[in-house]
Amino acid sequence: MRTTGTAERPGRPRADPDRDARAMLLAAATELFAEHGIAATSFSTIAKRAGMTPAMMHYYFKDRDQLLDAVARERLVPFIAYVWDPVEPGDSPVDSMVGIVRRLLSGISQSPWVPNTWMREILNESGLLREKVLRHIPVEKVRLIGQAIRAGQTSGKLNPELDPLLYVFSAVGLSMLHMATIKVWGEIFHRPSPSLDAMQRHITALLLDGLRNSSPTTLSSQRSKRTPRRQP
Amino acid sequence: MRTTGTAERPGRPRADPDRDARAMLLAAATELFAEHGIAATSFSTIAKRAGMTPAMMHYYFKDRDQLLDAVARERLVPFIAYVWDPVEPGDSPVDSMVGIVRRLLSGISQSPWVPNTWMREILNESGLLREKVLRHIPVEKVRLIGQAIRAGQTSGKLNPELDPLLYVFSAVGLSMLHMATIKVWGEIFHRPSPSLDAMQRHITALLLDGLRNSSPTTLSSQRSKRTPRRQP
Amino acid sequence: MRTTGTAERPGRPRADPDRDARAMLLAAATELFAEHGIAATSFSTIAKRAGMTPAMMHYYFKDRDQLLDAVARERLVPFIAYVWDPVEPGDSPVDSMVGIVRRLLSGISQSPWVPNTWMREILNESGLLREKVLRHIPVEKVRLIGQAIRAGQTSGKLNPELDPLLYVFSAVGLSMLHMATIKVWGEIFHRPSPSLDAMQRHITALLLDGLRNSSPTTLSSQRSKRTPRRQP
Amino acid sequence: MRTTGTAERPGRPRADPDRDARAMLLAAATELFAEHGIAATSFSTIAKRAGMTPAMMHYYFKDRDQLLDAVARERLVPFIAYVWDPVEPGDSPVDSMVGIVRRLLSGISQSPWVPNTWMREILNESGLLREKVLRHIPVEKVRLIGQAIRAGQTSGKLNPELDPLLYVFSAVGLSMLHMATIKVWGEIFHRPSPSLDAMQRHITALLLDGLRNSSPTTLSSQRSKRTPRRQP
DNA sequence: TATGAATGAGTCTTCATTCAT
DNA sequence: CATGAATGAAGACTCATTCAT
Repeated sequence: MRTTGTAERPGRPRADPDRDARAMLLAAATELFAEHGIAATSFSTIAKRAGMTPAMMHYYFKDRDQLLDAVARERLVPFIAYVWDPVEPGDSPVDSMVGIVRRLLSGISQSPWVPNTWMREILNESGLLREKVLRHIPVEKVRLIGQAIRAGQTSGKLNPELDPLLYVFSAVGLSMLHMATIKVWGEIFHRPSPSLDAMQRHITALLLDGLRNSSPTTLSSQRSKRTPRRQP
Repeated sequence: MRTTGTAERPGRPRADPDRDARAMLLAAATELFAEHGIAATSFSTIAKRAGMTPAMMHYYFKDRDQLLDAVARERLVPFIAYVWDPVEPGDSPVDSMVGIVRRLLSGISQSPWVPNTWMREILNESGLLREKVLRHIPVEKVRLIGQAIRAGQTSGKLNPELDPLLYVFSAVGLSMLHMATIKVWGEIFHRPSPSLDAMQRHITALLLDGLRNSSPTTLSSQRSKRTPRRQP
Repeated sequence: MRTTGTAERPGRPRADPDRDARAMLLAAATELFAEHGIAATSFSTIAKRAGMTPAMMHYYFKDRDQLLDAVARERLVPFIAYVWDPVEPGDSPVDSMVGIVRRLLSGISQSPWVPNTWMREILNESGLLREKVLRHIPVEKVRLIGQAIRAGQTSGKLNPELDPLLYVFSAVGLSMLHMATIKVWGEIFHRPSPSLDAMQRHITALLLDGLRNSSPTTLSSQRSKRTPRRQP
Repeated sequence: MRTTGTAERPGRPRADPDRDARAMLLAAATELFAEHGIAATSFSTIAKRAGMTPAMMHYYFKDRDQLLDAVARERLVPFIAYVWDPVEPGDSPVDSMVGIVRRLLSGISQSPWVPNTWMREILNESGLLREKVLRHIPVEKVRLIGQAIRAGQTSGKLNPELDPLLYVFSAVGLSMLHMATIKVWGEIFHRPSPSLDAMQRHITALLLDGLRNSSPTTLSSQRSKRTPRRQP
């Protein structure tokens, strides 16, 4: 089933001496993958958006599979590293989560195509990037956070009703989800979409204190504790 | 880019006297749309999974757009109604949210294709079902819940850091997200995926009390308050 | 190459107790054949215009070839007879031609689909009705008129530059042509299309006297000499 | 209704180094359009006749509509120009008509597909080239000839029974018609089809002097007065 | 007499890919 | 480096036709 909606914006990048052809094609690819999904994005569509010919796609990426490799290796793996590398075993789960969410949001605001692609092509059972990306998820770190949460639950400091592993999932997912739907926001409620800051405040509040907790400790102390390294 | 991965499971339904041809095609369509996305699912793939010929798709649905109409009108709109119809203006926001999440999970467990399609084709900016479905979201009810939350925040009973409108979004999204990734679960952590009950407990705990609350009120009182009508 | 232009006028005949289903289908067929050509007219298009289902076409005409047989036998052969039957060997060529033209125009004004179909499907080398209709042309009568013209040329009464056989062709063709293009007329010159009478006067004047003859004998004496039998 | 009759002559041009692929496809298209009509001619039929694949049609012409554009712009508009460009306002109507007919016949003898396509796809109300070609007809020149004829009628030199505008139509139409039916000729009367010269003599004689005028002035003086420019 | 279901073949079109230049 | 030409395969969709009812 071929999509007809949302035609390509023609004549956009065309020529940017600072970014070479390959990088521009990769950028066009990630954008289009996020917009329409990988399976629905053709080589010629990507080339057109980058102002080049479909043959150039084959020149730089050989074929579909190697293009996906490039997207995974050169774009998604660094994204994961940016988010997870600063997480350290000794950190409190609350600090870890706050940091992860913060870096997720800032990373996504620089690479807005990530959430859609993440949900569609990685989380999804038939996602076309699953195999290539899933193995780069720092499972061990997730597990450690889970253990820390479990310890907190046992000692009565953290909500015992939560599933520790699911919780990390929830945190990452909630961040992706809200960033993915930021554009939709206005269309549904005819209200300007929330700022990045408002989003971060909302997500962290929800993750840490939920709806019913009326006296949450302020987070200001945790903010910007560690300067994230420059995102690639 | 044409996907060749994840081939069709051949020889499945073939003939089921209880469900007519059209219903079987629609079922095959919703499943495949969830697996590969609408744009990547061809008429012949759908027909093949239902054990019929591609021409039958055109016979029953005329063309792509009318197939999407059918999916929206006959499957998604009823789903939305099932989740939202029982919500009543007077309910407390906590009760409303608990009910919504409960019906979401039970609805999805009957129609497992919903979350993927929801996130890909409705929330997504270029989703192919956006226009057809978005207008059936009960915006007014969402707004009322938002107002009730705001009132609770003002009176000091609810977490003032939350964005009331975003909160409803978060709740629905979190439910969809977790149900969508249930299958992925095992593959990442080599742990059986959580049961529906565990999922519901986790999500409700997160939404209501967050991570830090160590003594959440038990939810047992709210459970099964209202019997949801039979889902279509 | 499937035509998309000039959609069907929907909901036209629907039900006319005076004309049975078969006649209505035949009428729809002749109209559509004239508009789009036989090869470009599908069974279902014909059925739709007549307010029936494509299956009825098969019921009444079995298949494409037998539909064409019906059009030829029941519509075109009678048309030819109407035009040519009154022609009698003894008539002067001028009288014959005037009569033929008169009957052609009146016949066409009752069956406006004839000229297009005639030129497209009969005169045309690949016309789909050629074989079925061509053999019903009264070649002998044409030849006799040719001989009469030749005699007139020899005796110095008729224009010797004309090819007698071609002349009959020219006369019939000119009539068909002008009637076929009557609808186009206004679109090109932004002038109302000529009346049937004006058309007949022009064509007869051209055929008999050409452009340069400044003092043509009036035709009033020849008009309506023989009452044409009722056209089927 | 899909035509199966008159199959393609296989293995014809195949490779002609002098004409490039695009020109050969265009030639095949114009031929087939004349034979079967545009709506009944498929891309693959055209490609097959030119010894190429249907995909090449899309490579060179993108889609059906742009193929028609090419036929109109690159073939029919030049044809019209060839016929009408030499017509000059000051010329006598007789000279103009004689010249137009001469160029029509010579043009058609080089592009034998023109008459059929002209009558089917341009004059016809539902013709697929109407819009694209009609606006290139030199209406003003036609109007001027009409006025010159009207003047001749008033001054008693030209046949007053003729409709001046219709007359130009008749002349062009008669030429097209006879050239279109040249191939049919033999099949009906079992006589060799007339030569181009005989045709021109007949048509001019008919247009200028009609049937009854027995002493037409000879045309020899007007012949080849102006050398027509090379037809594209 | 009439119709809904069903299908194989064919049409237009797009695509990934190859290759010569 | 870069591109134009070329093609086989596949996708959406239409159609003539058959058949059971």
